[in-house]
Amino acid sequence: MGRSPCCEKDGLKKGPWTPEEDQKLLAYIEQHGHGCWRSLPAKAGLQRCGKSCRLRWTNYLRPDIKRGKFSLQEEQTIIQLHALLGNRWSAIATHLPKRTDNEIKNYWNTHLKKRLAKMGIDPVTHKPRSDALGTGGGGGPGGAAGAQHARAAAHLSHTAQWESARLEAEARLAREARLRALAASAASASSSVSAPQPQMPGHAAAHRLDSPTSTLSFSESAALASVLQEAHGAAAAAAAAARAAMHPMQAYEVACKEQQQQWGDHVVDVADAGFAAAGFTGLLLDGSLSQQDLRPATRNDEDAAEADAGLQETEEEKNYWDSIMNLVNSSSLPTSSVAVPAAEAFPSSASLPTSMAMPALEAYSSPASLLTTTVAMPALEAYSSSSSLQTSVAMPAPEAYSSSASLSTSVVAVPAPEAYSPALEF
DNA sequence: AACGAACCCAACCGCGAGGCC
DNA sequence: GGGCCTCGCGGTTGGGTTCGT
Repeated sequence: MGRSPCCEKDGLKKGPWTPEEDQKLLAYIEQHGHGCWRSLPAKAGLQRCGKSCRLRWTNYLRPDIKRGKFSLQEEQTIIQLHALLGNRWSAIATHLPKRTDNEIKNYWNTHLKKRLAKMGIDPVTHKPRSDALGTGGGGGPGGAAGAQHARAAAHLSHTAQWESARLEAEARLAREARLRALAASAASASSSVSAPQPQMPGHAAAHRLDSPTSTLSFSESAALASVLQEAHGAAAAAAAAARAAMHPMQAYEVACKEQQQQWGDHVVDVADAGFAAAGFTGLLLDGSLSQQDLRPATRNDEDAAEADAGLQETEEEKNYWDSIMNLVNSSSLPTSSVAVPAAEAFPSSASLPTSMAMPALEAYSSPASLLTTTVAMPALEAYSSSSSLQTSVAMPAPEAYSSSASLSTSVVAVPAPEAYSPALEF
């Protein structure tokens, strides 16, 4: 029996990489790009398999990798994303700039998981261990509390699915938008480098659509910067490169401010919509989301303590989670997390199966359609007033989608480039 | 100072998805 | 349509380092 080797050829080196090997790999990729990994080792003069080269590059040699200790904010982001996405390290890494999935995975396994376990929180479910659903079935808190926990679990499951799908769609949209922007830029740069059009709809749209939680890869940001430099001059390229290198939270804040300037009053106040983040975080943290959490205001410490009262958590735990709460509520999470229709946006509150003000997953015809609905930005014209914005931003009501066919067309329902202010510069 | 235990993390492995022929 | 190939992902390993006794 035994495992078949990942590389059929004998004599290939395994184990730790030497500085000489690193240098060879770096030099080759800098000069030629990695191309086909399988053929790379021979071309680069390495006695390694392509897989090993790829791993070494992606996890260690890539120039856009940040090494060293994880910040508190990074830790909290990992915890939150893990609660949503589970062990999907690559997806989590998408939201942590300059960190590799392997690094995050290692950090989770060696630090965070243990810390959570030590605090009595199940690292898998992200819930207090003593808070197991239906504990004992008969004894204990009784039916009411059990039912409440069951509802909370349903909330969590539903919310996690919803948010997971949203994150995926957001990342996908951002990638596609960037690709479109690159393609459009390359085309316009090659055709009329000397006389770029004053308005660059492709750029503008792609830029505005860029996910607050997405990150440009090293090659993407470099390519984007170089293309922009050709098309729009060094200043614009520098600004774009700076934004590309920016932390997604910061980039999103900047994007929000820019959009606010362009759209004036027609901009949703993300702070007002903070209930979703607060409520969801609360849900993650104590699993006891109530109607109270739906109010627009951010949960304060007293409310948090009140909500957590039944959990018999230690002071240490509470402080830890409170710190997470504070960071989340003060914008550590991408504020796009609040891109959820308010309850009023739906025809009736009865259509909302849970107290969470978001459409039930079942409202969508399929998970795939959910992905596309998240992408479907309402046309700019739909924003007739700030109030309508507050209720419809980023996500039309599920009823708006009558079939998967209409969903597929709604994918292109991003604001038309012309809708952007003529004064818009990029 | 010496030794074993615990920890850390780079690297490996198998598997599945997607593209190509 | 099916086989092959490449790539990326998540789980796991094992060697080096740090910590505790």
